[in-house]
Amino acid sequence: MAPIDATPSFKHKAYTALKNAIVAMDIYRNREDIRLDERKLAQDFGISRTPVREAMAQLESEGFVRLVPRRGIYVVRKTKREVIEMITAWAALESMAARLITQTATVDQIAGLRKMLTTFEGGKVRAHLDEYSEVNIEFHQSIIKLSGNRVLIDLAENLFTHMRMIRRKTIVEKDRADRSMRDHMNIIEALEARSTDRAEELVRDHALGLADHVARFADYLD
Amino acid sequence: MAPIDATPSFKHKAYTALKNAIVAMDIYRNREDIRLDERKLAQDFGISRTPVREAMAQLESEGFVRLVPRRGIYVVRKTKREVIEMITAWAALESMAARLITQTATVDQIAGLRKMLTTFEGGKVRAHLDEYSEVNIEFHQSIIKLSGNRVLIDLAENLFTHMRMIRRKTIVEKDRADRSMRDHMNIIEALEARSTDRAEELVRDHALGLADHVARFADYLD
DNA sequence: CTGCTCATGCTGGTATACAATATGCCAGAT
DNA sequence: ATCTGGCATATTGTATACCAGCATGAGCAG
Repeated sequence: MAPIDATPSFKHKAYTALKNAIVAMDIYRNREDIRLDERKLAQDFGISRTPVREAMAQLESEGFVRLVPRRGIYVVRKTKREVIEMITAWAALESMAARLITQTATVDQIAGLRKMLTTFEGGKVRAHLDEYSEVNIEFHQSIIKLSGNRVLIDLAENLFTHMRMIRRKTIVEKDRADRSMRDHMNIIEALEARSTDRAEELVRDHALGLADHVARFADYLD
Repeated sequence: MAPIDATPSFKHKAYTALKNAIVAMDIYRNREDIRLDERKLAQDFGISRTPVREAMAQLESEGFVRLVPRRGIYVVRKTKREVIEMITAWAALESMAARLITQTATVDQIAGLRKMLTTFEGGKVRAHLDEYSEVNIEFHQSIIKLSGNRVLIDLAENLFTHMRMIRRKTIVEKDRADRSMRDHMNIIEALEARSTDRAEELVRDHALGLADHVARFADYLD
């Protein structure tokens, strides 16, 4: 872990501020392109254009904005195909994480996952239960983190952030939510049983199932 | 009409130039930290510091350099643990790619893989055959590309670039090279047979085998 | 000879000025 | 009325000037 930098550079502060702003934008609600103004943002943040530009460059390489020369900076709206590709990549990363967990995680760590899940299940959060809900994403993110593999964690982080951006538009019927819940429980049990191959398979199929669902029903994308 | 952008920005040109320079540096040969001087590089390229800095920022987010405030810019040398983590992540991505290939690739595409492999096998390149050789990396990169999944391709690209940086230090005994060759052939056959699970397993175990090999014998890292 | 202090210089971080280019408006010709 | 050409403007790309902090080492005190 990075030792806390007591003096976050303006660039880094601009980066997090912009990322939060973009994620909170609910970009998939309306279809008009959203353009960001370097100079206005710099003024709002009370800094110069330079750190804003450097933050933008990073956000571009992470797929959040697109810098069009002499035209402007536009927030990226992922196509349906791209969303499916991201979920597929996520399936690859998380299923590998599941393998690693069966081999290296402590019982307490896996118990933490179960606790998170039961708390979720019992709660009234069932109301706005959708597949991209914050709790749901946190559960999957926890699996990745338990792998202890920094590369997996970092790669998945960006994918999850993109997921957060489209979760609002994804309302899932109750049948699918219940199945998702059962999948999660099965995953936990496979992890507890240290069944490497089975855990991998369950995690992978769970994610790929979502990809397939998006492919069939997420016509609001594009 | 070709909408070709004939004017790559200085920033982009500096980025590729720097990346090539860093990859060609053979950073793992000696143990001294290698520092890069913004101002000198800008002069060498005949441009100002700004595009160099923006390129550096991107290279930092990709894990190639580390920007230390008021100290300098240092080329990153991956630790043994980090290399293993990268190979593990690569295993996750490529095994998923193998799954996708069995489902969507054309016979011609898979035939291309086999051709690449036999050409390699028959050639005299066997001399300096090592697990990180350019041809070897290209083979695995081709598998990822055949998946047709842009996200997988992009994520793996960075990992492969890092692999290229350490390939020179990795001399592998002949036994392992032969086994690697057999693995490759088995992978091709599984892909041709459209055996989804088997192809995934073979690709994954091949990569994880390399990770294990590095864990046991790559003491020159660290 | 040894240890400490402080001035100086080098470094990346930031701000700002300048250059290049895409776009839209408007005048004038057809 | 419509089209065309150019100019004004807006916006990013690039260069440069300035700032702040740390490392270094010279020089002095002991």
